[in-house]
Amino acid sequence: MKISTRGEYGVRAMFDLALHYGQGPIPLKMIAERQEISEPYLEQLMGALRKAGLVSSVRGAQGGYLLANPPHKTTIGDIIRTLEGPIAPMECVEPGEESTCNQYKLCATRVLWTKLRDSMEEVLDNTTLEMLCHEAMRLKAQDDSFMYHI
Amino acid sequence: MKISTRGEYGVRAMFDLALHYGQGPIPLKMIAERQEISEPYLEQLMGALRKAGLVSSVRGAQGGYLLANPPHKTTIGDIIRTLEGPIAPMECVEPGEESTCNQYKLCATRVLWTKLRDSMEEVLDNTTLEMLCHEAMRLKAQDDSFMYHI
DNA sequence: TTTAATCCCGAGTATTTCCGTCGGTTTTCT
DNA sequence: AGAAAACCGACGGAAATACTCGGGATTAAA
Repeated sequence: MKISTRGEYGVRAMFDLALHYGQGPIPLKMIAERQEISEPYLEQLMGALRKAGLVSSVRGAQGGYLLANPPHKTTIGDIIRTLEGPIAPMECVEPGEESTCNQYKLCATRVLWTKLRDSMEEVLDNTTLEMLCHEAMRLKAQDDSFMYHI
Repeated sequence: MKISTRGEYGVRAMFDLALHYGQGPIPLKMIAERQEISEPYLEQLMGALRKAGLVSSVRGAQGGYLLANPPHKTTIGDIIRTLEGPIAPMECVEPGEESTCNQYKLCATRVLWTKLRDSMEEVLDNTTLEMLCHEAMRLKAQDDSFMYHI
């Protein structure tokens, strides 16, 4: 019931790009260093995110990656689905999987998994990168004020 | 982001026991057959559920397993935690894991994972075996009435 | 009292998924 | 030209998953 490193790193990388939105292309190396992610591994993930249209890239020297859309347009759900596949606690509640289970009409547990899936999607689809940025600023301010009082 | 077969089979087995609650011990073989689960594998899972106090067992001929508590007392969360460990999309939001991440106070994504965890727990801890039984009856009735109209 | 049903337990194995590495190619700025 | 970067596909090791297996202990029933 865990999100894999693909999802985790993907979110962190996208969050990093969001924090630097509007500053031109950010080289992979920078993201990897700041987020402490293996560079060649992150490269794979960025490739997937680019193919999904979530980031765009600039090749050659001084190139790098940037968000394809402003931070409030990309949700965590977009990122997770791209890197981990459908958000679903069980195969039988993935989109377009209605008929695989032979007795899906009578399956009581399926109702449960559907509820669980919906509650997960509710959170992930309603959290944008912009919201994470705001949250980060809030935490930073809190921390600064704490330091001040010492 | 999937529940493993341990959790899935565990829920199905417990649901099976709930449907037969009050009918004395149910042999593993019955549960395995009805739920189409490998018998020796399910045995492992039942052992864990017994140690966790969710089922009790009767040894010897005519023995079997039964719910340790009435169906409305056992939640899906209880079962999943027993068989899969803490309900958490990331290690850093497992109970008692506050200090492992060196900069947890400043982590914006951690707030997100916490929200996700809470929404998952909300569903799983508020669904009981009894509710699944009622759901099953509802689906059955619906199906019967559909048959009747043909 | 024997037999058969059933739970109990721990070790072993096969498969898959995950996580990451590596080498080379192409593009573009300076 | 040279260096900085993105792009690409294949490969490999480690860990988790999903079982299997063999034997032992307990108890009801014949």
